[in-house]
Amino acid sequence: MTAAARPVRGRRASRPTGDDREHAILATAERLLGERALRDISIDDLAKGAGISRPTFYFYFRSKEAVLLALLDRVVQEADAAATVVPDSELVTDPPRFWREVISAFYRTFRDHRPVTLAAAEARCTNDEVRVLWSSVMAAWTDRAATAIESERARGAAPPGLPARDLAIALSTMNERSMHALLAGDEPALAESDVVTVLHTIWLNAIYQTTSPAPVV
Amino acid sequence: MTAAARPVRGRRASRPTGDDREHAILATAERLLGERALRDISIDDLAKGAGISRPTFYFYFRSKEAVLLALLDRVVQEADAAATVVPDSELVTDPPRFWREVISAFYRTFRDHRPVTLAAAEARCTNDEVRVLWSSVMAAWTDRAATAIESERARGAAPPGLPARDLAIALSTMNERSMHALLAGDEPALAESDVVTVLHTIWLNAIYQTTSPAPVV
DNA sequence: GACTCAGTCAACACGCTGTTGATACCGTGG
DNA sequence: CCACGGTATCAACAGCGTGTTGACTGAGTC
Repeated sequence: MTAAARPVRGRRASRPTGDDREHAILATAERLLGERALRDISIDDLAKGAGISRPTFYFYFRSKEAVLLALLDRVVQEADAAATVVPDSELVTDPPRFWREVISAFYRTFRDHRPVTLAAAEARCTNDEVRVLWSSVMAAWTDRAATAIESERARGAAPPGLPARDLAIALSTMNERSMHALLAGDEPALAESDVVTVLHTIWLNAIYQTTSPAPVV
Repeated sequence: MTAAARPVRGRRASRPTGDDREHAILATAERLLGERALRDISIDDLAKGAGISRPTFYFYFRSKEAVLLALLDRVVQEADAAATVVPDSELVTDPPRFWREVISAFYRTFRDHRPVTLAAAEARCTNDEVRVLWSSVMAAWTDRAATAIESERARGAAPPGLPARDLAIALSTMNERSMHALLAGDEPALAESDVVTVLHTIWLNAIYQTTSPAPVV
């Protein structure tokens, strides 16, 4: 299908541009990840799917993990955005709601991008860049939680106890693994309908030693 | 479950017995896993290390993952044994101690076999048998915890709340991931010196809504 | 019209996996 | 003591996936 006559001075060439190709590779990767794991997708599969040859793939990406990294980056930004939508101010007006909404935001984002999330979790084992990116997500989330716990203690809503940071780390890793187990269909795992509630309740007990902490008075 | 009916060889066999070879392969695998990941160990490495050729390796194991499975099996049994040493009766005489000791037993076992543990965690992504074995460890641990929580509720030591099983699942996954993150050197992770204390405290708060539940009266 | 340069790919080199078929070893029963 | 059958062994082969090389194309530039 040769492209119809295009303005000679237009930026479109008779063959697809580099951007088109890059997008085609990303789209192919996302589609194939819905069917099978990254390790079962060859670079040739990605190249063929994007209508190019294998060597040409290397012109656009260093490896298939680099493709995943690009996909993951988008998801991570979405998760970040979703979590940031919940205002810190809600922590004082309705603490349980604050925690529930942040936990829920993360869960929804990763659930909505299940293939990429699962592929990333697996690639984290083998790829440094994926590990670092994931690490930064966890660090950001942990930092925010630690800060929030400290401010709750400062205003007297939460009792003193374990270092806030330790609490935040342990609870964050709980969320990470619980959500992953559910998405991956591991056994044993929480039910889709309960994850957020269960995790939320454990967070409240860990932070406040009660499931109904008081808002600011 | 291995070689039950292997003929007893004469003391002066001219070449090593099959058992010797099998052990040599396992020992080589354990040694190499201390240096690098399973994916960076070729079957030839294992064969060479055991003083045999690659095809001969296949006479003993179906794949390198099968070797890991054998190693993991030993660790899993050790963890099981370590956890079972803590008597259920301790749950009524000294609840915090019961939970701490069980959590600690798991941690110590897997820490003491770090290379195998980390390799198993990675292989779980790609290998069904490893996944199933690991799954069974988590299931056993979760079941025991769920039962214990229910009995604490029955005797009035723990308040009602989330389904005991959901609580057990979430807390177990927290332990799994927290311990793994520490062993793998992930960021962020708890410090070696604090893991058990932090996890223990969160368990107590989640189960009892206090860190000092009463023993039986 | 010569020159660039992004873009493209056939063909190669390499490393790892898993299999085949031939062979050596050794205990056992005739 | 010999030949038979299971155990054990490996050279050689077949196949797949990766990453690289070097040559080619065609659109824009001077």
